[in-house]
Amino acid sequence: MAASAQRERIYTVVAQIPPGRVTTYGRVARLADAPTPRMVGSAMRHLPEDSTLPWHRVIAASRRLADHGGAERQRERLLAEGISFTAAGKVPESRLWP
DNA sequence: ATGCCGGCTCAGC
DNA sequence: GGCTGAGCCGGCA
Repeated sequence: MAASAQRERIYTVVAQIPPGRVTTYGRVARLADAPTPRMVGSAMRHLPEDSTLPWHRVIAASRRLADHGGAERQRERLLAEGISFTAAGKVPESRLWP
């Protein structure tokens, strides 16, 4: 399979995440049949600014926001969707999208 | 074509 | 629960 096709599949999966829900890089990787979770992060990093993809709904397996430049932005977007954070900055497990 | 850098994860302390 | 090291594979310079 072509590598670019994998990114498309990743994008497709991410697009399926319903508002108010989040999922992890690992989950996306599994669903998109990506070789490794890193590819998901890589795919996200290459997203254009004007992308409508809900990248903010993808978090780390620890249920915290991944460490990247837009983490602040991501946190706000999630809050806007009604996602609550624990004192430790983690997302409740019940918010995870299967 | 080669090398270095990632929006990670898991196992082990 | 938190830190560290290693593995992993695709982009991009």
